[in-house]
Amino acid sequence: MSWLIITEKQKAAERIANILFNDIKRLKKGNIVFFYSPSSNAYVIGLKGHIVELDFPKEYSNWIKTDLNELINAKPIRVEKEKEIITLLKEIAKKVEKVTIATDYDREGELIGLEALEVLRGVNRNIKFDRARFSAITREEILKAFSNLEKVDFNLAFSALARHEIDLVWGAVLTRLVSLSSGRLGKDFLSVGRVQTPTLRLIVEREREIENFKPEKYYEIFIDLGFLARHPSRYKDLESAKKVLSQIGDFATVKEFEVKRKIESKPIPFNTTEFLREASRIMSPHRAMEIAENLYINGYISYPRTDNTVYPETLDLIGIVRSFLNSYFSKEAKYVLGQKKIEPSRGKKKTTDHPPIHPTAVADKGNLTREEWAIYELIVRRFFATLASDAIWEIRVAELESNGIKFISVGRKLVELGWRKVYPYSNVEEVEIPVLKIGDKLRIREKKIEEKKTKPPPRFTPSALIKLMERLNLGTKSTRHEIIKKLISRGYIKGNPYRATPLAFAVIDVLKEKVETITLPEMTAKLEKELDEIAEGKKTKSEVVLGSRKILAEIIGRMGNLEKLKALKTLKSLEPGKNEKVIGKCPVCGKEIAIKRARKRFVGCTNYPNCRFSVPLPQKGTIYITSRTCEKHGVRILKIRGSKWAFCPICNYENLSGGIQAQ
DNA sequence: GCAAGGTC
Repeated sequence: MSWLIITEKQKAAERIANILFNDIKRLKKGNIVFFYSPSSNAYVIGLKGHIVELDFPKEYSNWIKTDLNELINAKPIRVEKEKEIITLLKEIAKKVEKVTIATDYDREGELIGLEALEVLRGVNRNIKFDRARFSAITREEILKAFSNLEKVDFNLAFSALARHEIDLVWGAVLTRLVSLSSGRLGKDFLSVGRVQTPTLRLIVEREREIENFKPEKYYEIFIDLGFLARHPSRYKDLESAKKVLSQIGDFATVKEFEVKRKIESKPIPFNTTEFLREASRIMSPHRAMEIAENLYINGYISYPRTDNTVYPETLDLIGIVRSFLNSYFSKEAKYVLGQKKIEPSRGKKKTTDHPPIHPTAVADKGNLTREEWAIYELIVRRFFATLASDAIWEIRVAELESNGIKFISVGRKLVELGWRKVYPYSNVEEVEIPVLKIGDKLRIREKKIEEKKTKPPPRFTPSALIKLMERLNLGTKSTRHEIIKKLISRGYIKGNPYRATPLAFAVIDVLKEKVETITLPEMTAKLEKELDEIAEGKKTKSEVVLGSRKILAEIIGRMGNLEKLKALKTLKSLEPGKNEKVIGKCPVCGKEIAIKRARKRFVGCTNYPNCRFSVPLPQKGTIYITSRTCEKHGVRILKIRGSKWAFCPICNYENLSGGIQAQ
């Protein structure tokens, strides 16, 4: 019997073809590579995820002319997205009697399969179809799935379709409403969505907390004994601190002294979230994901979209380490292999879709771009780190007293580097204090009061935001970084850590007042519940979608106009331009400064022309921004590709104008 | 030009 197998992605098609058949031929049509077994007369075709896309019909495409109430009830159509694949499917459909859907075993996977099936059935009404369900592409799992073929789960696919429709209708209607109200059309439009808007609200509310934060002064008392010791209380007024200070004598006596060992566990294997968190030390999550994709396609790393933080037993961890023995990482590989015992770390999440992200081939530094190498190196080093031993710190805790006033001092020293030997991405901050004996009397060299301030909560770093989105179930591992990028390109957030702009404040405030539901993660939670009901057959897709449309129609009906957004039309944006990269704060006005280009390349203030701060940059060579910051100016250190020279552009300018040649 | 979700 002639047979077709459909998978969700190219890589899966290749692997499944090779597991099921032993006479696989690669065929090519246009840019599409697919597989054929002559002996079994079977084709295996990999899709590229969804091959069709939901959209509104053309008659609704004019934002100004379309009545939003009509748009709410408009029926979305499916638009062909992957035309080459669709053409190929139509051609093969005529040749085969049966198709097996072997897409990923999840909600979207079921719909992706159904999309392909509908294309096939459009050409060949009589085609038979079934479904292979597996949760890992291993020989065992695949053979098991193909000997127990099941039915396509239409309800599950419909639940995914409901999600698509609801997201489109709510997103499009509210996006247009907000954009029309503010008069921001064309490339300046403002967007709203089930995932992006709650995410933005989090950033806006954090920004507001920071704005409203009133720092409070407090005072702490320290004594210098050759090392520092701190009095455990904080004082709100200087007078009481001074009073305590005056009671301190000339000596302090050791009352307690303890030496402890503290284990700092090796890191867990990389899933997408963990990977993006760590990579965001080096570059934006979106860029990191793009590069990981690329490394994956070129065979250097495993599939970068995974939730799994536990290596499967079938993965030859030691073999992979060995492959690095004669590489750039030979020292690290030798270290890992030289340990008495090698035991991989494991995270909490164990899934079987894909293994944690790990290297799959040894790369040559010369074959990769600088950014690709940085990501590859991170993944290789992380992989080694998960197989290394724990790091061990020695902690010394001293409790002291002088005239009845208590002091405490804590020292920490890294005694065993362990995984830190191969994974040097975080700083080691050691504090040295001597070994003491109870009863020791130490001379107090200095006593002092330090004025401190309470700090506002921090802005979200890329890593913190991704982590929070994950916790709130906003977006998926594959989309979170794209959602953040969207918020940046809409002008809603900027900088690193992320800061909400006035645009974001205005939009979130209006939405909170008029359609609070779209600003809350609960909308996703509620939707998920309804989707489950569709999948279980308790509700129909049209019932759920209709209900959702009704709610939206009610909201739109009582929303009135969004007058407040009118002011946004002329809101001058202080956002850096598309190709400008922010590197820190302006020493003159406090706004952001960025690498800019006019006739020449330079660093200038994003508040130009209100602020005219600028310093020159070298004109030759690719400049890149390191993760380090200049201590004096708080500006990121820059480097020129191919040169070891690292510099703060402001320091460099000061040196140049002071007559000192940099280089 | 709209959303979010797959994948390249």
